[in-house]
Amino acid sequence: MNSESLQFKNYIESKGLLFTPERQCVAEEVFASHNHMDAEELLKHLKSKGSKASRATVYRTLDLLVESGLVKKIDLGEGRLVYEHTAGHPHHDHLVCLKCGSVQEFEEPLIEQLQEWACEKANFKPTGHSLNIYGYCRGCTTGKR
Amino acid sequence: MNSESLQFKNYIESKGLLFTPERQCVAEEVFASHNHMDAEELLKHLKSKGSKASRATVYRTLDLLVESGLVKKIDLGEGRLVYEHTAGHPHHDHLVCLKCGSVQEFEEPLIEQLQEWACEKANFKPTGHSLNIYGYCRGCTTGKR
DNA sequence: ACTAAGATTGAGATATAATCTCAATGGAGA
DNA sequence: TCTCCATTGAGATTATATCTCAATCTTAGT
Repeated sequence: MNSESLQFKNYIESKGLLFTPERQCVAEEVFASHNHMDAEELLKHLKSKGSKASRATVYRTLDLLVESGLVKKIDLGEGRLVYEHTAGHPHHDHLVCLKCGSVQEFEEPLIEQLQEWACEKANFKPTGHSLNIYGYCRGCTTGKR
Repeated sequence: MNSESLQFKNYIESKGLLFTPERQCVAEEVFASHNHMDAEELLKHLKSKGSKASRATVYRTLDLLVESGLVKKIDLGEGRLVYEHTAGHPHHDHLVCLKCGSVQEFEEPLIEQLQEWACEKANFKPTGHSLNIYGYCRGCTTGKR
């Protein structure tokens, strides 16, 4: 079991819940993937690997993973909700290609700072944000893709 | 008929389409509202006012309004898709209250500039973006609401 | 005014994503 | 072992949005 799964196990057990095979299976699949993945895709992967985890369990486990802080739920807009693991990932936002659907990440600490200021000015207490830029990725503009 | 409806009429007719009573009705309802409104809410309003515009027509007309540039479709995340008219509205982003659901607008031109730079660095050709900050509005933090 | 071509409409079917229900299962502690 | 309660899967349900298609309008041409 990898380090992230172990952390998840600890989280689960610290809440007095059970680290079941189904939960482990879902968690490991999430941690193993290095792409943004949506819940239905994840379910399909698991099914094709012979796991019997049901849709309900997949969604429930994803909620637990998000709760634990090990996984982040990202709203890419256009109905795309994906998950990414947080380990070793500093905060970033997303560039979403409207042609090929690919998602790149980018960091811009100053944007975060400006957001803070905007919130102060508006007397708004921020807890999180979502910034997506839509357009065309390199491959889709150079015609090489 | 107000100026925005007139502009919409012009847009519709410039495309060789018909400015039907249904389309007028939907457009005027959108232009009359000063809040962000979602499609189902709009449909309900129209029904309660005796309009017979169907769901299909409401959605279709909203698409036309967005196409025309007079209305913008905003993805507030969490499955909330709302529409706002653009007339006299400079570009802005949104502060979404997680408690009362209210939506405030804010402007921060520098953020836009930084986004441009981030795109350049990534060889990404932006066409639009969506920035929502989630948290608690003034009323919901001071306990006055 | 008549007609043909094509735009528009509403009702309801369909699609999609996610959540909920509930009976059956199974682990943990007394 | 027994009891309690967490967990599960199958399928029902909800919510939102889009699609289908026959009926109805509009308009242009005659």
